[in-house]
Amino acid sequence: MPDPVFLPLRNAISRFIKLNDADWQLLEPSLREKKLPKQSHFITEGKVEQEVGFLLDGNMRHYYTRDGEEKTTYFYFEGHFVSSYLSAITNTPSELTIEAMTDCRLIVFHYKDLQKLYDVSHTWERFGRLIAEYLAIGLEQRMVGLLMLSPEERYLDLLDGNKQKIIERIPQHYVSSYLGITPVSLSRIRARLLKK
Amino acid sequence: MPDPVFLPLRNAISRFIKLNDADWQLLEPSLREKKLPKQSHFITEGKVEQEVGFLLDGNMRHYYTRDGEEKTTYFYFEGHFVSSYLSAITNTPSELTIEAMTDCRLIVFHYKDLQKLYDVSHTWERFGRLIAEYLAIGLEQRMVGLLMLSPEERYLDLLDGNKQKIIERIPQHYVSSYLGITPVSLSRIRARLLKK
DNA sequence: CGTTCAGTTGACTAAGGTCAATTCCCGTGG
DNA sequence: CCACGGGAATTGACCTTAGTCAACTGAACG
Repeated sequence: MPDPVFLPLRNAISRFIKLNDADWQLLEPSLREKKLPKQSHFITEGKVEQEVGFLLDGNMRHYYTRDGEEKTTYFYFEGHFVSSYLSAITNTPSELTIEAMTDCRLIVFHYKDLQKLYDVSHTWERFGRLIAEYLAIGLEQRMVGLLMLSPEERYLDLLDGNKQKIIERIPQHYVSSYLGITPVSLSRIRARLLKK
Repeated sequence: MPDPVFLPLRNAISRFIKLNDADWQLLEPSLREKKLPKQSHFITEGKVEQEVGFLLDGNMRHYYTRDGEEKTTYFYFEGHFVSSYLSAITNTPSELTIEAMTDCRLIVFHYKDLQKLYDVSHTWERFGRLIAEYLAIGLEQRMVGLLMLSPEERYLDLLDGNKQKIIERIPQHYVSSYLGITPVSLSRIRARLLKK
């Protein structure tokens, strides 16, 4: 008997591949629901054992630590996957920490369980490919933005399109980190733009 | 009868997946050898029909054009794959141009031919996944460098490890573009470092 | 030899980083 | 209801570094 709690995940996966019941039943036994209170860590730096999450509710950020300073480089919103992907696929300790910015509700499974499906199911292998491609597209676009646009232009980029959520729901000092600048600079950029 | 010209490609693919003769024979009919003279384009901005290349000899760069200026963001060396990957997987016109920096010799095939193999072969689908993951890893590391390091630190990063080839073989004004700065700034950074 | 183009250097400008003070916002407790 | 505390955001002063424009040097090539 399928658990309706997991349906949002099934729908999200179905945006990538056609999923029949047999395919789904390969994954479903590995799923669990998980609640994370605000400020707790989903992934902690140094951890090897990797979980993948699907965010039902709330939002999270991930950050790298350097000289004791946290550099937030990504945000997660409901309806999206959350993981220290790089650490999972390379099976090395995570260099980043993923923190719940609000109380969060997720569906989680171990990345190893998905990897096992890669071996036995072409369909799931395809899912793995498409997820990796999707990720690569996002990273490439982000990188091009960092190389070709000024901080001001990058900020303007957040204002429209599908990235508005970041402006609307993320505290400014995290946004500045995402843009690769300090909170002070972002404040000045905003002031500069207002004068026009 | 297998063509020994294609062996280096087979070996390169074998670093990602175990490849038996049957698997290989699925791809081999799609392969061609191609020579590109210095300065010619392997991929041109706007082109949709996508080829993938495997560099046997020579090196290439890819660049985006913005305000009539070329921004070089990646270099390719022998033994590696060359493609406008993003354009190929999204099947949209390439936003970047790939140019031969020296006379080049490649093995090429149409990305569509590989995509067809994804459908019929789990092994090739896995190859597709691993390539995408490999690419994502590289992009993530590059992005983190851009967000967390200064231009000077990024330059120092090129000096050691597996990226030395870039310093040794790429003209400086392309390297500066790769680092996200102007040629003038890179020259100053180098001067600054020499004084220590 | 002269032409060309990459790389360096100088003078100046613009923009982000740093440190510190101040203001604003919000939640909590008196 | 108001006063207070704390963190976020803004603002100011100052410093550092990258961008820009232009002049110069040097090496490669015809």
